[in-house]
Amino acid sequence: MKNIETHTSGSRTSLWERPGYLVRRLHQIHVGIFLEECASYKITAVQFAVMTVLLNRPNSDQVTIAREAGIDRTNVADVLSRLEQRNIVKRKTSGTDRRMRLSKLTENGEVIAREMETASIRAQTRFFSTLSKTKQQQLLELMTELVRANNEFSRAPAQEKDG
Amino acid sequence: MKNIETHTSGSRTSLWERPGYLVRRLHQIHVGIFLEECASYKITAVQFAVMTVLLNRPNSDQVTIAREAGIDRTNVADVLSRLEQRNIVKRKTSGTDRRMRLSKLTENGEVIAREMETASIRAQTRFFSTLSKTKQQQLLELMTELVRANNEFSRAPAQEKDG
DNA sequence: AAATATTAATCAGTATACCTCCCTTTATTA
DNA sequence: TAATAAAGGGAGGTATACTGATTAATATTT
Repeated sequence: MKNIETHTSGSRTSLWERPGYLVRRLHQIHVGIFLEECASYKITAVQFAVMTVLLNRPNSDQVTIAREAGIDRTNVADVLSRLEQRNIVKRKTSGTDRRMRLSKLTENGEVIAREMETASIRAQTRFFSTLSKTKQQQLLELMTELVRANNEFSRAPAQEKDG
Repeated sequence: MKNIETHTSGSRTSLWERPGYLVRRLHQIHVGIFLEECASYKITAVQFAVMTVLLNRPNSDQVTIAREAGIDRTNVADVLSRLEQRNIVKRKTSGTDRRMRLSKLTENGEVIAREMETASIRAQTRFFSTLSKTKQQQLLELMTELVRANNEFSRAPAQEKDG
């Protein structure tokens, strides 16, 4: 590995030393790999996150889905409506609270979600594969700690409790 | 802290065990903190990344900016045109290669960029502050290693060479 | 019960972030 | 020189992610 510090003329403002920049790049990279592995399904990482939530908790309302998947509540509505158009998700108004719209996977959606698990694991593996097993575990733990500690700083903080 | 594994009924598909999910959440969280710290400037993290590149390398073409900042080249054009509208960036056609549009900060933009460094450092510090110094360093190193190793997998890989 | 507050969802608007297709300009090559 | 390839840029489209406001339904308080 070449020494990375030289890459922007040694400026003290080098982007490479900034956690925020690194996090943004890692996110871009993971999305890219995920889309490659899941190209045949035409499902994005965020859509798959929503589908996974619905696999675990059918008939969730949109606020719950947002919390579980770590997605903004207004975005969840967009994602669900696109998934609904493609016959992957069904939505209905709750009988007990008519404000809520409960979502669940269609049979088609459930098949896709389960099939995609393999592709998803392949993406995660590729993403992490250049690190040693030890470092992979370290990084996973550090990221988890940081996400949990900072959970309140985004609009749709993920749920931590059991359901 | 409660045990995190239980949060989606112990499903093996828990999002919390996926690097991709954690990276997406970290990205959201950092953007949120950055926007809070830099609220008075109305500049986003990506815009600031572009401004930092232009601070280090005035009169860059858009492809170079994209590589340096780790942003897609079509996105760079959008970001620059918004910054241009706000008198933060000037663009001109290159004299030697009329395909290129060279960008540089205006005087106004340069002032803002330098002032924002403090706010930016505050954001990075807050983002990382819940981890011990040792863990901060570990995480930074692991993320750097992972970004460098995966650099080729995204459309706008950041430059590693010196300029 | 009526007024108030809260909650779920939606809508409009802005900004990233990426794609594909197409044009112009430059560089290369037959 | 003419044809071709390569590079920078722009237009148009999709999807994520957020702010702020609004609407409808439920909860709470007076």
